[in-house]
Formats: sequence, structure tokens, C-alpha cells
Amino acid sequence: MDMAHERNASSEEEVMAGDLRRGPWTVEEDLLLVNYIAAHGEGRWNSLARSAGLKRTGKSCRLRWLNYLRPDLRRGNITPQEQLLILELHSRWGNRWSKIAQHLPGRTDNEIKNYWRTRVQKHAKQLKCDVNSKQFKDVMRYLWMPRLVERIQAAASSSSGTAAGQQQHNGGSEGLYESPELPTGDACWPPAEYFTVAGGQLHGTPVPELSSTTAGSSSPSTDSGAGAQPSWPTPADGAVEWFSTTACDASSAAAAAMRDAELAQPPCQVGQTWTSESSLPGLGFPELAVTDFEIGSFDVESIWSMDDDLWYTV
DNA sequence: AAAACGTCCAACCGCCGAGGT
DNA sequence: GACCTCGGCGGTTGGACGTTT
Repeated sequence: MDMAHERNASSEEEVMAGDLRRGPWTVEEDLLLVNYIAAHGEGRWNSLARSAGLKRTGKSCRLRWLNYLRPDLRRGNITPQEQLLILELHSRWGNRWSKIAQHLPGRTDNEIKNYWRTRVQKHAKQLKCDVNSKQFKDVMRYLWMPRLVERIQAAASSSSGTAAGQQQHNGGSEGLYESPELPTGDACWPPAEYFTVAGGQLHGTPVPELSSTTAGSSSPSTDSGAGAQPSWPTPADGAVEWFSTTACDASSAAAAAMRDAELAQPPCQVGQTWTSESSLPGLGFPELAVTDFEIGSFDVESIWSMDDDLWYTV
């Protein structure tokens, strides 16, 4: 199983906290928990822990079950589709991991949180920018997310010939993109309510519980103008922050004032190259070329040369 | 070969809100 | 209303593992 299980169950890692065990779970504990839940179901974790004969806190049992033992967990790398969804949802909700996880079936909040901290924040660090800064968010929205969409589209189109017949999904006439990491017959991804592929195009639809301002009203062009259309935030979305050319210190009063001004204006500050006329009709998303992208001191080319498959894995 | 460094992720911690008494 | 218990959440940590020097 996992490496934790290979450890000696009587080692000093298993420090007793009172009468409760801590540290890595053993195979025996996992079996106790799984069998008990199979027989009695979840809930009342403290009493469950006692009844199952586990010397663990209810919290620990709950965490172990939700993050590791649950049968419906997805394993393996975060797919580009999932990456795209995480970026998009994080841009809306911030560190609401559990909420984000609700929209990635089989993924846990812990997994998404770890992904964000280890992968996304690393890129922010490489850009010498705070991960929550406006600049970094803009990099994500205008560079990485379109790039991800391109990758998804490329994968979808390259597999459409052979996999089209396998990608029929429940009730829809459009073929869903299926993650290449999933075995045939596994759940399609992303779920139909988010993105679908029809006519070689990736389409975004509103995420449940999200602001209706993004519903079917917005989609970006990619930097190659490919026309992929996940559910991007729009200028009309009050929660969306738009470009500024200020330094990375997003907390400065000047930057805040500039943001306020930007929010009252059409979203155009990318080297002044974007105008309402240059956006795709009705899409509200600037049509950008990478070379147009100038914010602060970012070395845009360095992003593409990063030796990291975060944004490119298929 | 091995030390140093970086990455990943399971698990824990502290806080908070909901619900019950 | 006060108190307590519990579940859930986000932040953090420790250690295994991989990579680089």
C-alpha cells in the first residue's frame, strides 16, 4: 500500500498521546476503519473511532477516510483539465479548498491544497511575486489558463478520431473530453457541467453555485486565438480584478486606487493593447498575444522555459 | 557514492460554527 | 444564554523520496 504502511507499527513514530495513537496509519487500522464504515456508514467520528476499536481521534479517522480510504478517490496526477478548473475556481473563491474540491470529483481539499502550495506557489516564487498578487493572478488568467486550454484542445482533437466513440456521455449529444489518465470507462473529465467538447471546441458552462455573471457570457481567446471557451470571469464580474501595471506590491494604496479605477472601467491595461473593440464579440476577454503581455518586470519567456510540466502535462 | 537540496503529501493543529443540553 | 461536543476547514509540518551537485 503506501509507504506509511511499510513502517514498523511499534516504532517510536507512533507516539502515544494519552491513550490515542498518532502518526502514520497502519494497514490494520485502515482495515478496521474501512470495515467499520462499510458495515455502519460514516458519521459520529468520535464514537465511530471507539466502536471500531481504533485508538485514534474522530478527527483523525475522518481525515484518513476522506483523504485516503474513500473508494471514490481519484489517484494520479492532476490533469490539465483539473488544473484549469482549480485555477479558475481559485481565482473566484481563493483558498476555499473544500469548495473547490466539490467541483473536482474524487479529489480532496487536501490534495488540491497541496497541489496549489507545491506547484502554483512555486511558480509565483519563481516570478518573485506573491501568489495572491494581482500580477500573478493575471499571469494565470491570461497566460497559463489559455495555455492549458490549448493543451486540452490539442489532446481532445488528437484523440477525437479514435476516442470519439468512447466519449459518449450520459444524456448529452456532445462528446466530453476524457482524461487520458483515466482508464476507458472511467468517469469522464471534466464533468459535463463545466466543459464540453463539441465540434472540436472546448466549451465552458457555468459552474453550479457560481455567480451568474459568468454564465455563458464569457470566454477567452487563447494567445493563438484558438477560441477555447471555459467559463472565464468577465469584466462584469465584480469579484474580478483586472490588469494594472503597478509593481507586485498589490497592497499599496496606489495600487488599490488604481484597481478601483480599473474596476470602473473596461478591462484594458495590458500595455494598452486591449480595447473593447479588440475583444471577441460579446466575450469580454482580451485577445492577447504573449508578446503583448507586459506586467511589471516579469520575464514572460521565462515562464515558457520553466522546466516544469505543471501547465503542459497531458 | 554521498551529501545537499528540493518536492510531495499524509497527517496534525488550531480555529470556528452548528447543534445539543 | 452559556457551555460543551463535534465536524469541518484552512494552515502548517515532518518525513520519505527524488534530483542535483
